[in-house]
Amino acid sequence: MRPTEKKLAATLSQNGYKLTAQRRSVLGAIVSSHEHLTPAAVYERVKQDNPRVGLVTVYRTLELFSELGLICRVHGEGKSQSYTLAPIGHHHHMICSECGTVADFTDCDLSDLEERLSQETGFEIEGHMLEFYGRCSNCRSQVLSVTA
Amino acid sequence: MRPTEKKLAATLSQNGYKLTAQRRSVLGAIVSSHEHLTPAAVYERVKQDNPRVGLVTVYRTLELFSELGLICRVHGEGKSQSYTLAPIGHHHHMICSECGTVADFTDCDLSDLEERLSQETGFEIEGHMLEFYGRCSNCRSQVLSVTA
DNA sequence: TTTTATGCAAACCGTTTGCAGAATC
DNA sequence: GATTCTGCAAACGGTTTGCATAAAA
Repeated sequence: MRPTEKKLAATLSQNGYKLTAQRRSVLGAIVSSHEHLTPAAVYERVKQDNPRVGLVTVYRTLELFSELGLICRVHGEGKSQSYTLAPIGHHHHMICSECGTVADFTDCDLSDLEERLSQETGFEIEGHMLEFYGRCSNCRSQVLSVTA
Repeated sequence: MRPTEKKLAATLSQNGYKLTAQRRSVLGAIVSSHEHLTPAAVYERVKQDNPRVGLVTVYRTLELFSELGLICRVHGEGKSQSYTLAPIGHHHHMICSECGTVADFTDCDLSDLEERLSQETGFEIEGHMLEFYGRCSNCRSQVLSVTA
């Protein structure tokens, strides 16, 4: 179950935050996209829905949603942060370097590696970050049809 | 074999670049540190060696070294880039969240996972990024001795 | 009606660029 | 002596903050 408007309302009120039109727009922009969006990209989308929102609000809303676990940051290579809808629990991203689509996967199974590294180095491992880069099936077929 | 002054001189001249005092200082700063350093941190260290270098030069040198494969970028969570000495070939980082020490490891063995994901999603996987976060053995023992 | 959220403008921080002088080859 | 490199200052882009107004509870 992915966050919906109802979930948004519930999450906000549970934590003492208010439900505003801007916050609904921002969530809508992210939900309706399968890519990871930079704050600027979210801003562009939100403006089409409601031209009166400011970029600053987008930043503040993204951070709030991120804290509340509704969305999550994607690290990646670029210089600005990106956000995408948060799936449930621990997961990782596979990012298409052409179109930016993000696919999630959850079963990373790094526990063997973690344990071995921990023993070898004495590190107490608290977390990890794993991302794959590549070209999604869509972009791969696009290239073929363009060439043809 | 890690890059030394000799290797630096060779690499630079092979690629048509000149060997300067600043470039030696920057490499020295990175070689003498086991942590990943931000450009600002490199700058601080370099200044102690030679107060006449500018931050701009540090940026340019870091990018150059990175292109030449002498050092490599660490992504991590922070807002600014970090660099550390480049080990040979494909590798990953284990980063201590307390002191910033970076330990390398090479055998990530994600090929099984890559292949499975590739089949499941149609992605053509070109690369990945894997980092572990935790506390290094040094910091773990420090806590004990401080408490004691 | 009290509290939180918004928008604007301006500050901020890390990074990049243009250009004249300095250093290397 | 030609070319590359450096340092300064200034521009730049993304992000954050202060504050008065507007909206939600």
